[in-house]
Amino acid sequence: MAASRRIIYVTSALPYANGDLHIGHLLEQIQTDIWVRYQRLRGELCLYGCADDGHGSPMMLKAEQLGVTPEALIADMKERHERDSQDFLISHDVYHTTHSDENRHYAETIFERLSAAGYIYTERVEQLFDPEKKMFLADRFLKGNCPRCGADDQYGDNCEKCGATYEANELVNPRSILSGATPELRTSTHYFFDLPKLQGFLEQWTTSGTLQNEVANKIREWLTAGLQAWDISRDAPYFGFLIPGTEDKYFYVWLDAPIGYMAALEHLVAKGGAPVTFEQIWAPDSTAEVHHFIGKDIVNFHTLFWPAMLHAAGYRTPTKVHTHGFLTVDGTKMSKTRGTFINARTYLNHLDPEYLRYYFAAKLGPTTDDIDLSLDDFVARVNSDLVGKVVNIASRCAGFIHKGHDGMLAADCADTELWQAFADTGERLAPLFESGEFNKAVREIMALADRANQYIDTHKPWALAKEPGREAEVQAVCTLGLNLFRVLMVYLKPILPRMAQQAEAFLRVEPLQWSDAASWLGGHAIAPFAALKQRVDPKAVAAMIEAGKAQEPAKEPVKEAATAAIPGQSPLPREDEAAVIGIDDFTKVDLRVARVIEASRVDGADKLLQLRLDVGELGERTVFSGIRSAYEPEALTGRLVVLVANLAPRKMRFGTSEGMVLAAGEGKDIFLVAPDPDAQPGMPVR
RNA sequence: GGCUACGUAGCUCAGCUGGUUAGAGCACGGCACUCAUAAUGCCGGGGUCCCCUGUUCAAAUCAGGGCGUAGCCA
Repeated sequence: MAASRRIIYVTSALPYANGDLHIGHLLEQIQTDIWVRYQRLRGELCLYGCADDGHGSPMMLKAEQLGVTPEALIADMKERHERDSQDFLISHDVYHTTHSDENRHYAETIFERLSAAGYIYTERVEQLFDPEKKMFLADRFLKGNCPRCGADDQYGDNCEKCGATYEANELVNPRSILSGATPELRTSTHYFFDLPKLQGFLEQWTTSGTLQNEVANKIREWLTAGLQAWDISRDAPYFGFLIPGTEDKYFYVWLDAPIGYMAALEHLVAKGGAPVTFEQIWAPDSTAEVHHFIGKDIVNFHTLFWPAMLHAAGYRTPTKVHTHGFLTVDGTKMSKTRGTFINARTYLNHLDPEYLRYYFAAKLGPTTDDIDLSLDDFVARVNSDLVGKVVNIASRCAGFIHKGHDGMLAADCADTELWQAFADTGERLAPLFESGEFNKAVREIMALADRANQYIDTHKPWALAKEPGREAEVQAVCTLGLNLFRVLMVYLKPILPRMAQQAEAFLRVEPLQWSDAASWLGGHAIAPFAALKQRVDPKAVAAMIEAGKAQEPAKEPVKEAATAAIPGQSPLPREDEAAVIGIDDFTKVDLRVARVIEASRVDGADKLLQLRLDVGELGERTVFSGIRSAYEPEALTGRLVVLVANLAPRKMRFGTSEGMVLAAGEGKDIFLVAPDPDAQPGMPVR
C-alpha cells in the first residue's frame, strides 16, 4: 500500500493582502481542506499550501495612504489571514507570502527561462499617466464618461450602465481617481509573454481532463477567438519584484502570484515540513499530483497563463484545476449594509466553525454553480442533521452502556447486515469525496444516520432495559448503535475534524482513519458521553448579522494593526486614540468560560502550569499559563476560568499554547479571574 | 453586445446519456414513543418541473426562441 501512496500538492487561491478574509474565502478554503483531509484520512501524502498575495499597486497605494511600508502592511495582514484560517480548522501545511525570497527566485527563474526560450518580447505601449502621482494608471484607477452611452463616472475598462467594453484611453473626460488630475497619454516599454505560441499546447491541455467541462467550454471561447500576448510588466512605482535586467520595470502581480504556489512548497520543504523535494513535485516528469482550488473569477489566470508559463519554462503543469462558484448570502451578493458581508472573524466571534464547514459541504458540488448561504436553512440543517440525527445516535446509546454495563461495549455485532451496509458505503463515498461531490456524500451519510436511528427505534433499548434478563440485548443494540455512529464519524471527519476528535475521545480510540469504517469496535470501554455539538442558536446568527452591519468598512482594523506593527513609524499623533477603544475593538477579543480539566507542572519551566481546558462548543484547549508561583495544580482541577479563546496559538518549548487565561496581578500575587459557579464552559464573556 | 452557466414542492436541493403515478431533507398536519441536546419513528397534504414552439410513440430531461438570475470578456 505504502508503495502506491499518492503524493499530492494542493493549493487554495492566494488571498489578496488588502483586507480580511470573509466567508467567501472560507468557502474555498473549506472546500480545499475537506478534500485534503479526505486524502490524508485515506493515507495519501497530501500537502496543502497557501500564501498571501502581497504585490500590486493597490497594496502600494494602501500602504501609502496609511503611512506605513507595504512590507509592514502585508506582514500584518498575513498574520490575520493565518489566524482566521486556523480558527476555521483549515489544515495548511504552509502559509507563505508572495513577497518572499523563494518567490522572487522562481519568478526570476521562470522569466529567464521564458526569455531564453524566446517567449518574451518588448513593445512600446501607450497608456494613461497621472502627472501628479507620477505613475501609469490601471483601468480601475481611471474614471470618466462612457465613450458609447456617455454615462458619467465609469471605470476605464467597461461601462456599468450600457455594458460597453473599451480601452481606457477612449474614456471621455478621463480623470485619475488617485489625484483627480487629468491623465496624459504616454508611452512606455512593456514586456509581453507570447501566449499565441502556446495555442496548440493549451488546446490540448485544457481538454485533457484537467478542467471541469463547463470550465473547458468557457476556455474554448478564448482559444477559438485566438490568444493575445500577455502584458506581464508594470512601470515603477510599483510594489513587487523588479524584472531582471531592468531598473524600473516590475512583474505584474498576476505573474508572480501563482508562482507563490511553488514558493510556498519550497518554503515548506526548506523548513523540513514535508518528506518530499521541490523537484519531486514540480519537475516536468513528476509523478506527483498538483491540484489548484480556485473561484471562477480567476479561471483564465489558472487555466491559460499559468499552465502556459509552467510548460514553456520547463515545469510540470497542474493535474487538475477545481473551480467553484461564488458565495451568496440569502440569495444575494454579500452586502455590508444588509450585514451579510460576513468577515471570517465576525463569524468566529458568534458561531462554531464546524457549522459552516458542514453547511458548505452539504451544498458543494463539482460545478461552478454559485453556493447560497441561506441563514434560516443553515440553522435548520445544522441542527437537524448534526445534532438531531448524528450526535443523537451516540447520545441515546451511551447512557445504557454506562448504566448497566460499566461503559463496556458488547463483543459481537447484533445485526451484521446493517453493519455491513454502513461499512460498504465507504466505497460509494470515496469517489464522491475524490471528485468534490461533497453534497452527495453528505446526503448519503445522513441517509445512514436515518437508518441508525430507525434501528434503535425498532429495537427500543429503553423498553428492553425494563425487562429483567434482557440486559445483554440492551448492550448489543447500543453497541451496534455506537459502532454505526463511529462509522459516521469516520465519513464526516474530513468535514468535521474537531467533532471527530471529540468522538475519538468519547469512544477512547486512536485517531480514526478511513479504513476504520470497516472495523468493529467490541468489548471496549468508552468514556462518559459529553455533548459533542451544541445546536445553532438563531440569536447568535442574528447577532452576527448585526455585528456585520456595525462594522466599519474593513479599513479600520487594517489601519490600526498596520501602524501598530511598526512602532514609531506612525505619522499620526494617535496616542490619545490608542488609550480609548471602541466596542468593536473589545468584541474582537473572544472571551470564554472554561473549566480546568487537568493542570500540571511543566518540566523545565518554573513559572508555567500546563492547563487542559474544556471550552464547551469550542472543544478542548491546552494553555500554558505563568501562574505556578501562585497556584498548586491540584487546586485548579474543576474550577472555572476565563479564556482568551481567539488569541493566536503560540509555540513554546513545551508545546503550543492555545489561548490565555485571565489573571490579575503579577509575581507571587496572582489571582485568576473566575466566573460565578453556574457559568457553563464555552459561554462567551462580554 | 458576445459568451458560459443556472431557473424543479413554502425553503435548500437531487433527478446521468429522453421511458411506468416527478424525488430527498427541512418546514407543515396527524399518530406513536419518551432512551436521547423538545431529539427519534410511522403516516400524510403540497409541484402548469420559468414561458412558447418544435423533434419523438414518449421530454423536467433533446433543439430553437423568449423571460429572469449570476459571472466572464485578459
